Amino acid sequence: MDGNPEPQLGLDMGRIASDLREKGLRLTRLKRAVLRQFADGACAFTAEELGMRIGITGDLSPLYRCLASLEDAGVLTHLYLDEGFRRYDLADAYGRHHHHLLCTGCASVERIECGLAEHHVARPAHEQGYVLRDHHLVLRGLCPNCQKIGRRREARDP
Amino acid sequence: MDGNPEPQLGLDMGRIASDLREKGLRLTRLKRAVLRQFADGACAFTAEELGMRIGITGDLSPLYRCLASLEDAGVLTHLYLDEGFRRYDLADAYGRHHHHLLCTGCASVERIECGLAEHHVARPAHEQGYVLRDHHLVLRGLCPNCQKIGRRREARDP
DNA sequence: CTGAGTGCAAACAGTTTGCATTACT
DNA sequence: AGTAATGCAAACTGTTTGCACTCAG
Repeated sequence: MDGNPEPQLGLDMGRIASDLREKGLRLTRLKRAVLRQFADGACAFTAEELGMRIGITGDLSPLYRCLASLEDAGVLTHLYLDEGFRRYDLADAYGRHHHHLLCTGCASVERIECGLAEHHVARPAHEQGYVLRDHHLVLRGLCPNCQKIGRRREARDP
Repeated sequence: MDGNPEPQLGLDMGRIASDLREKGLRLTRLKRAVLRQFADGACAFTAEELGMRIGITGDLSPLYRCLASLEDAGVLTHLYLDEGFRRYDLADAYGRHHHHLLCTGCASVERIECGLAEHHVARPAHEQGYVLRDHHLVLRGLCPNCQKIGRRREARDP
C-alpha cells in the first residue's frame, strides 16, 4: 500500500525492496510483516514464532516460501541453536553481526554483540587450511527469570 | 563378547560402562560400536553417518534409541551445525571440549580446539544476567580440497 | 497480462514411539 | 527370570512441493 521507506524502523525497506527487485522478487505484505519483526533488534525467530506474531492462523507454507525468498535474496539467514528447528535472522549485511544466548529454561533467545577476536575464529580455520565464510557462537544458560523461578529443564528439543 | 576395557582406544569404556550401569543401562554391542567411532578424535557424526560406519543397513530406530540412552547417561550430546539434522558428539566430560569447523562445500566436519577467552563467553552472558551452561562455536568455510576443486555450494541443508 | 505470491493438500526427511521378540546379567 | 535392547511398522514434527487461483506491477 505504501512504497515509501518506513521511517521509524531500523531497516531500510527501500534498499531491501530494490535488492529484491533485482532478483525479480517483490516486497510483499508478508515479507514486509516478517521483516518488521526484526526492526527493533529482536532476532532468531522460529517460523512458528513469526507466524504467531504476524497473525497467521492456518498453513505456514506461504511463510516458509517467503522466508526462503528472503534467504535467497540474502536478507535473512537461518541457524539452529542446537534445537530441532530453524531460526531465522537478519543477514549481517542488513543487520549487525551478533551471536545468540539461548535460555535452556524458557527457550528465549537474546542477541549478544560480542566481537570474537580474529585469532579465535579465522586463525584456527586458516591453520587447518580452510577459507572461513562465517562463524556463529551459541551460548546456552539460564535467563534471570528462569533462575528466579528455579526452572532448569533442558530446552533442547522438548 | 568381551567385557574388558579396550586398551588402544582413547575412551575409557570401563568408566562408561559403570556410568551407564548406574543408570540401569547396559553397554551393548551397539553402544560400544557407536562409541568406538569417536575414539580417534572424530566428532560430530550424524545418525546416518554412524549407521553407515557401523554397518547398519535397515532401520535406524535402534541407533536413535542407543544415541538417546547415551545422551541420557551424559556420554554424548547433540548439536546442529546450522544444517537440518543432528550431529552427535562426545560430551566434554568424556572427550575434550572443542568446537566445529564445517566445510560448506562437502559438509565434512573437523574439530577445533581453540579455547575462547572467558570474556568472550561467560562475561557477556553474565552481563545480561544469565548463568552460562555451555557454549559452542561453529565455523563455516571451505576445506582445502573443496578450494582446490573449486566447489562453492552451500552445504546448508542441500 | 504475466509472473510472483497465495492457500490447500499431499509429500518429505529426520526422528520418535508402540509393541512383540530377543538377549544380556 | 527379569529388564534393556532390538526390529519392524506406524506416527509425528518441521519443512517442502504441486497445483490451481489471485493479485499486483
